[in-house]
Amino acid sequence: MAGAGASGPRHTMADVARRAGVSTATVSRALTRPDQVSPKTRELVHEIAEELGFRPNLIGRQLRAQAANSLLILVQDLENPFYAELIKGAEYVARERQFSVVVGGTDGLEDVERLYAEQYLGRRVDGLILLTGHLPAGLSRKMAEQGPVVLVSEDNPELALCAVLVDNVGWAAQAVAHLHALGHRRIAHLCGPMARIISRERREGYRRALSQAGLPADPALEAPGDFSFETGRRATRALLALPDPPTAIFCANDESALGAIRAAQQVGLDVPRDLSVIGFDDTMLAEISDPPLTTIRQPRQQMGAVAAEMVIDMLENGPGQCARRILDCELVERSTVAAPAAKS
Amino acid sequence: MAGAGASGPRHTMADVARRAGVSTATVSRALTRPDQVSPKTRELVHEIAEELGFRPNLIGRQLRAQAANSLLILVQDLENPFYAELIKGAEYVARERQFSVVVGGTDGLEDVERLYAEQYLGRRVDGLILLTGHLPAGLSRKMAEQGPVVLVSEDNPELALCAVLVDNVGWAAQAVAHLHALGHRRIAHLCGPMARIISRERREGYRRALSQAGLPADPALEAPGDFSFETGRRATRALLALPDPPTAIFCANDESALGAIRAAQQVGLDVPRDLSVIGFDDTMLAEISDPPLTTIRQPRQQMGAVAAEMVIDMLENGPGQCARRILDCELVERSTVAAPAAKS
DNA sequence: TTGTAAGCGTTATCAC
DNA sequence: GTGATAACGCTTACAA
Repeated sequence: MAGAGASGPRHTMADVARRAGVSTATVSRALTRPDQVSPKTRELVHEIAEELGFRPNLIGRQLRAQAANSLLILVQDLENPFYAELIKGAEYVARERQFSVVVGGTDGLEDVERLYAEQYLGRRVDGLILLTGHLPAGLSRKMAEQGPVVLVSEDNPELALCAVLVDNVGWAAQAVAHLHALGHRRIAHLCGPMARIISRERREGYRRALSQAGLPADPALEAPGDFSFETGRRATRALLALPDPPTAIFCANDESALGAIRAAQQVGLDVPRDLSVIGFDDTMLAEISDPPLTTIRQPRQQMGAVAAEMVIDMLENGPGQCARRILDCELVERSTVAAPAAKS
Repeated sequence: MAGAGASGPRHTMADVARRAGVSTATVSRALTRPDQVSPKTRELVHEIAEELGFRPNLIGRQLRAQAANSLLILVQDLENPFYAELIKGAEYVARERQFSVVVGGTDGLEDVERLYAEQYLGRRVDGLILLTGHLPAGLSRKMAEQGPVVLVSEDNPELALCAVLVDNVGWAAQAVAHLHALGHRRIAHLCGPMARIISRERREGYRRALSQAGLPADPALEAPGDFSFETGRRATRALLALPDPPTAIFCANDESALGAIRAAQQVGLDVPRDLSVIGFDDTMLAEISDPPLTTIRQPRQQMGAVAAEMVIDMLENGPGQCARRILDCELVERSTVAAPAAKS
């Protein structure tokens, strides 16, 4: 009967070996290389292991194997729904390849980063997937660059690391070009926090699209932001109070885009009739939005999957040279974008 | 200079010992019990360790110590923002007490649960914090009940485990009583998925409040749901199409409450004038909601913190008997609840 | 097919 | 104050 005896003190291989009257080596083989053991012994060992509720001690195994078969994913903010799906993608691939995944949220705190770096340096995890855009404090650049470490979503040009990215500049430009194609001429950008490279990249895309469209760059239309709803709302309110307000806003992420929509509605404007809004990420918020948000979808699951694949490949085949994979995004048209109202 | 030599092959204590001309025991002591070593030796060892970029191998340490100093938090769905803050609370306490925290999302998949159970049984983590409401497949009840395992948020009366909970029945009843006090008489309940005990508890609270208020129990007012926005929207649309529609809805969580609000707005009803809505959880969605959602706030961070404390206490002082901590919620009044409109 | 023994990296114990 | 040694639990040459 399954589960019998699966309580009480935990047993080691030595216990099983003793009870079965064989050596620990045989127990180990019976459990992990069944074919190398006579059917009779194999059965016996399995039976006793079951009876005792024996589970191999993974620490012992890891020490011996010099590998934890485990990946660490480092995230700034666990609360950000953007990461969850990405983590899922990584976990799925990892599982397929017999790896486990550990998730750590740093909240940008150096001490916490240091703790996680220690896990890596202390070999409790074999590889590192960084969604933070930078190395954790405590991990030297050299150390990272020769090891199984990949950057995801957030690039860092100063680091010679493998990376899984999207073309933020290009897709931001696409978003803006989409607005322009519909006839918008006053297009604002609600920026992300400038400390993050993705924010700078998306702004860069905005500027590039403007210039390609032959539109003037008006600094007043670049509103500072921090990815949050509330800041998005406030910044948009200011934008709409401008003497010559924008007819469309490209927001650096979905959450702040919802803030922009709210600001418009609060001053009696209709989205998309009076103001078009486009976001970035396509998180669950985009569907909850009213009206549903037009946005740029990042292939989050795939990003996680590819990252995990990269790290595990490096682990299995040696570091090799670093690769940079750029994945495709997609413009998801929902209901917050329309042609601008005719001039009144 | 810090970080020097922190690349290249990784070193062990034996390397450091050799270079310093001391034994590994001394290296170990110099690094972890500095006072047991002469200042001179201590300095020397530190210097060489630094120079070599030596980091102690945690696996070796763990094997020796027979402890991983690590907790596993199991979650159904990493995407649910409810968990993030709770995890943060647990991480914070764990860190204070020199523990690390590992987060695992099971998606309700048995195979995945089994993998995580293996991590626990294989002693890669010392304790378990379950936000799933049930034991992971592969972990026997007996095994769990004698070990450092706690249930959080989601109770399971069949298990004699430590638990950190809120009074779902009581606070659901409070929510409904709040509506009743304002004059509502037709109060509906948008249920959560019935497979989850918190859903059943919240429904129970709804029913209890109704009966305490002397209101009839109308099965038509209990709409089935699954915590999602879309289902909440659809169910509410049906509710509003009833011959005698409700004037208020108590929703089993925030996300479905947003769905309810949307449904009302889509048929031209004003929230809260024509329909009052109250949620449960107080996630970030409650603030993003338009109008901002009145809801029951769970002390998520504290729940995580207390859970971590419990597990670590059990680890340090032996299992002891299991405790059940019930934490307080709070009714957060925002803008989706008002007195019902006068009868027309 | 099975057993013996070494070794993974660390730390605690016991001498010195 | 320091060193030798054993031990944590497992796997794998190598030998039988």
